[in-house]
Amino acid sequence: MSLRSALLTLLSAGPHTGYDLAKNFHSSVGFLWHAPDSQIYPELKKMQAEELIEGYPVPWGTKGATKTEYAITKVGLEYLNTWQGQPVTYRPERSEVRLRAAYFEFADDDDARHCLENHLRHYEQVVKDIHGQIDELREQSSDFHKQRLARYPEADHAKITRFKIFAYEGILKQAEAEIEWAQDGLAMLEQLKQGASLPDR
Amino acid sequence: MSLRSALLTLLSAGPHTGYDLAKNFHSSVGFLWHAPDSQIYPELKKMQAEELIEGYPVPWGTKGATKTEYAITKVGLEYLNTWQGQPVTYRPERSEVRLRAAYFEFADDDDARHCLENHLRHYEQVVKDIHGQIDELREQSSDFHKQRLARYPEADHAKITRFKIFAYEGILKQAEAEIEWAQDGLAMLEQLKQGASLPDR
DNA sequence: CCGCACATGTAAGATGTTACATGATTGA
DNA sequence: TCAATCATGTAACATCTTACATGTGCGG
Repeated sequence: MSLRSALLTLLSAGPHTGYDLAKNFHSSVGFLWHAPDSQIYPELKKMQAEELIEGYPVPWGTKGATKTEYAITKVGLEYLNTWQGQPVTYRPERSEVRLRAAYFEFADDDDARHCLENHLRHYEQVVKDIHGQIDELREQSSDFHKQRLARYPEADHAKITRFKIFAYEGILKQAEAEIEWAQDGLAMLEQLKQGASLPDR
Repeated sequence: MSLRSALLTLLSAGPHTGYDLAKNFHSSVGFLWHAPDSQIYPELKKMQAEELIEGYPVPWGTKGATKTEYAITKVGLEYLNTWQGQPVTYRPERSEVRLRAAYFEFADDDDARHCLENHLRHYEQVVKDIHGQIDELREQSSDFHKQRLARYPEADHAKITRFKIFAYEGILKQAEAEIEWAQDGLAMLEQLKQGASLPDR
């Protein structure tokens, strides 16, 4: 049900269309909880049926066209609070890259190396992306975030921003750990290629 | 298709029953790629149909009962090699705990703290479990691993063991990053409780 | 008037979770 | 003989992925 919570957290900043929300899943929240467009629209309908949000048509363009905007309800806000009180469910590990690394004896030398080089590149990109997100928060250049802060007294702004940065810092730490791991692995492969009979550690 | 690969890596150590394999998903490989029993048996059937493995009955107990043992085929071994050559698909982030942390403003003080304390405990347990796994490999106390090594010349043993330890070290680094993050978070919450108007960082 | 952003989905299939179900064997 | 382990699943559901599908509005 995290998709639901993610949508509600976005809507707690103010009313938005499904499209607005979907866009955010390509950046901001998307770095914490990803969801494709195809999941978002149906979920919004379900949430509306359960009165966590309400949808209403707003004019779009010059002709009589409309789009649907959704706003969080009181029930929705309560949902968020309840959600925060429930224990997190830790899903068991499922790491393709780790599984591969454990069985590199089935990989050609180049494949193993490419795997780790790619891993490195991937997480270097993550680091960049997350730094970008953190900068956006610090510089208040995110419309969503500005909108959110506007709903709270000034005294709370630092705290609310801090939470988001804290979450991103978690991803950052993860990514940095992955980068270190990949580098260690590349060193290990290099050592093995020298034919050295290396110790376990 | 990682479930498939995980099963094949296990069977590459020698023939086993579905039960043997399922047990291993509760420990060893289970720390890299988890799968519940209910996924394993059907997948084995599919893999047999595709001739990646072969199943044959072996006697079980004193009466005429039998169990099915599966052995990896040449096709299965090729599959593992091909798998290692393919690019890893990086699934987009989906972290419930991170999503929560980002929106701690909806949590009661205690709920936020409990969330992070629980996070800390969870990953401390992971660290213990993984150390246990690494010790098992170092001390050669894992039957599966002994069986695996027996299929390779002595000269390769260190390397094969090294890969597995390397994979576990990755999980270890992740877990340690999570522990740091949770500790930072608890400190942050403590600071906020003091009512200090803290800086972003 | 053309292309990109805006807007809203459906549908099929793969994968994963949870709960249930059943019987044989072995060791205490 | 009783409980734990061995052995093998099914069924229902939730979730996620991938691909497809369609039309409007707006700026250059």
